Amino acid sequence: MFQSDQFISKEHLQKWSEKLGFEFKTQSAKKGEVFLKHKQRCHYFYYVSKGFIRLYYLDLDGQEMTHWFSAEKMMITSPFSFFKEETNILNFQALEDTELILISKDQLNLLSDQIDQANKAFQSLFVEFAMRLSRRIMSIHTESAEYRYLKLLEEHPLIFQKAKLAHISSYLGITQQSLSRIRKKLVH
Amino acid sequence: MFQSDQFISKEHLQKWSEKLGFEFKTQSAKKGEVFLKHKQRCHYFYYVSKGFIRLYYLDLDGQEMTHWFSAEKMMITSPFSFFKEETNILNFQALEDTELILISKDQLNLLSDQIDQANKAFQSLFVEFAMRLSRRIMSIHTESAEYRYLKLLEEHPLIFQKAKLAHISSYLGITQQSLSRIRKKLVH
DNA sequence: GGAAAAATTTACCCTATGGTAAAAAAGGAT
DNA sequence: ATCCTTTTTTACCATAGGGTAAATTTTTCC
Repeated sequence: MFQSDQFISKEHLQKWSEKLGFEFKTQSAKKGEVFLKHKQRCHYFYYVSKGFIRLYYLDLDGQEMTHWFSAEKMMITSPFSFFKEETNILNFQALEDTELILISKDQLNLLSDQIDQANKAFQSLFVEFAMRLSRRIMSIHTESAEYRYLKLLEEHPLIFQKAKLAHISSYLGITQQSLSRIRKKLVH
Repeated sequence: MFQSDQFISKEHLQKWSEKLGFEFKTQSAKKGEVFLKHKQRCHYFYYVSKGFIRLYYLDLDGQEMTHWFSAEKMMITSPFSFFKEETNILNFQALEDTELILISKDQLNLLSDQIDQANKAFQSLFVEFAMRLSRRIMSIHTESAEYRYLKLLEEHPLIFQKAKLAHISSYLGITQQSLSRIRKKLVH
């Protein structure tokens, strides 16, 4: 679930793969498809070249909890499984027809060993990602659900075009009913 | 606020600094001292060689909200300010007499350019940190305050020796009164 | 364009946690 | 030891958001 809007483009990947003399695998997923399931090992860092992805996990009651959204040009993986030997708990679902570029662990290591620019780009990506998570915790701890909703709407309007309200409410950490109540209140 | 228990030791730092032919600056802080304040630029990645650190920010009402604790052998920084040009919002407070090793941005760049092991170590550190933050969000969204308290107590008992309850309650995202109620309930 | 399915809203009552304020306990300094 | 300060607990009432269930709206698809 790493992601970056600004550091790595499809062209970067293309150039790097040529430099190192290999091709990245690609994969496509239909709207609604869960193309990587929890308990399955996550072998790749995914670059979303087209489409929109939701990452979710199941809580103890079996409820789907959205953990992340990823739009085009962003990168995602399950760090628990890709970087560590832990069991993956994340499900990767395409919210619309999606095209992915797959970077394996070996390829990532080659990239960061051999291409200084790639190394720096991935480092930036990690830092960016950690900053977003930090901010999200701060937001949960100090801002109301209503305010968090408004902020998400303003900062990531795309999510509201692609995702169901149930996806968004679990991302915000509230029930769908609460989100509905908040929306109603704000209209009037 | 990056931290790692397992990847970077004082000996690593020592060895690396010799290899590159420079010395890291050091700094000490007395118990209670806030040695880096919000709005001040954070110029260093700090290695805690001795002591215990709390990172906190002020919410809109001016309440101190604990964002992170850092024990000996861990590393911390304000990514907002160290990696980006954003205003630092974090305060670094020593909860006991503390010794720090300071790594500047230039030094960090040299380390990751010149020493493969250091590059990999820092990358691991970023990944570890992001995983912790992710887990913390999942925990907030699916577990009760009581359960989160018990988990913190079990996984990081040291925090309960070093920090005030007000520090811990704001880290958990609840009021001190609620934490007190939870503790009372659990004793009986 | 109508039936079936899915998504969203509404209603009702409930509970965990918040806010204010005060009391009690613990810790430090002389 | 005692006074003063800080920390922690307790009490009281208020409220945001949860849980269950049903009604309504929107989407899908034949």
